[in-house]
Amino acid sequence: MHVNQTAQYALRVLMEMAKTPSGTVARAQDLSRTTGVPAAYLSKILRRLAKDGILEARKGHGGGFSLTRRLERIRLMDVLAAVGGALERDQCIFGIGRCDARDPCPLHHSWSGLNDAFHSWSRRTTLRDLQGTALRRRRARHRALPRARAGRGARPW
Amino acid sequence: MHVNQTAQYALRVLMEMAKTPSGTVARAQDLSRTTGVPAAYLSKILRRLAKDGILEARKGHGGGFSLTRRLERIRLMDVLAAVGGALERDQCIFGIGRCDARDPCPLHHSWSGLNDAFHSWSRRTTLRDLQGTALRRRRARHRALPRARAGRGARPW
DNA sequence: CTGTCAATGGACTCAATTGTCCGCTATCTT
DNA sequence: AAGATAGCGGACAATTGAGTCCATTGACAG
Repeated sequence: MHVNQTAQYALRVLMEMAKTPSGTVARAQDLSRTTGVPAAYLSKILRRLAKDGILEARKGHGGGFSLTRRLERIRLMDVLAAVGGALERDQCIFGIGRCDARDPCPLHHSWSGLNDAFHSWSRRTTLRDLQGTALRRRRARHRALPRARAGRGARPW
Repeated sequence: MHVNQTAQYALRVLMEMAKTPSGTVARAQDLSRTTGVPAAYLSKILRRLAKDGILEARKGHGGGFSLTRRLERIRLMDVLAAVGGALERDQCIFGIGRCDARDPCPLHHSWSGLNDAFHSWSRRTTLRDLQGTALRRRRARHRALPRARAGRGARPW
């Protein structure tokens, strides 16, 4: 079970952009340095995100990419859809074409449970939720605490 | 979120073999027809399953493949491991190397929850469980709509 | 207007996965 | 023993995702 590399890159970059104030313009080259995503490839990913309206692109001097909306309005699902990552919903794990609740393959029910969990999670979780977890975690580590619960916010399902 | 093609093929074929009495020997060529998996490639997959002790292979006239143990003793996890499919556990969804419970990426907790769910599911579920679902479903459909199915019972993959 | 900067998009390379081909070997039948 | 059958395994082809390269386009500064 895995999510493709491109989607991982996209999420990493967006979380990087989320660190700066809303509307901040960042160059692809800089984002490449801070995230470690190969520059030329990152450029492509950013364009796809721009095409889907998640980012705004500005050419020329002083140009770059910026988020078009607030973090709580960008769902993981939107990101995955933009980069074509991991959202083939009706695809059953057997790879059978006609497989739904009425004509299920043997794995259908077991698998679709997991699949539904993933989808509703990606639909419910926004970049803001992720930012929240990251911040809480960082602070917790600073206080040198034992483990704290991940908290309400971004629950897997 | 997806599982690779080879693993899908392996599961389809094993479920096909599960339809016949224990110990029945099936030829790769026939399994290819009934499952729709390309013959030459299926042959490779079957060999990998044999190498991992899930199938027994017999050469020559009257030869073929048969299941080595009862369905309830073959876990999905075993199958996935045999074909190298989808079991990279510690990989975080951001693709970041240093990412564990102590230094988690923003998605770590959400994702590892899903990942754990997948693993325990694949460890818990056996071919027998899948067969159970398939049978229940088939009987239910028969009772509901007693119309004959096309292609003498074979599922049109 | 011109030079510079940064995104754009197409063509290309690279690697892994998927899939094919074919000679070889083991086994069964006659 | 001979022939047919079916798995074995290595070499190879095709496809796809990942990643690079470069000429072009649009925007800003002087």
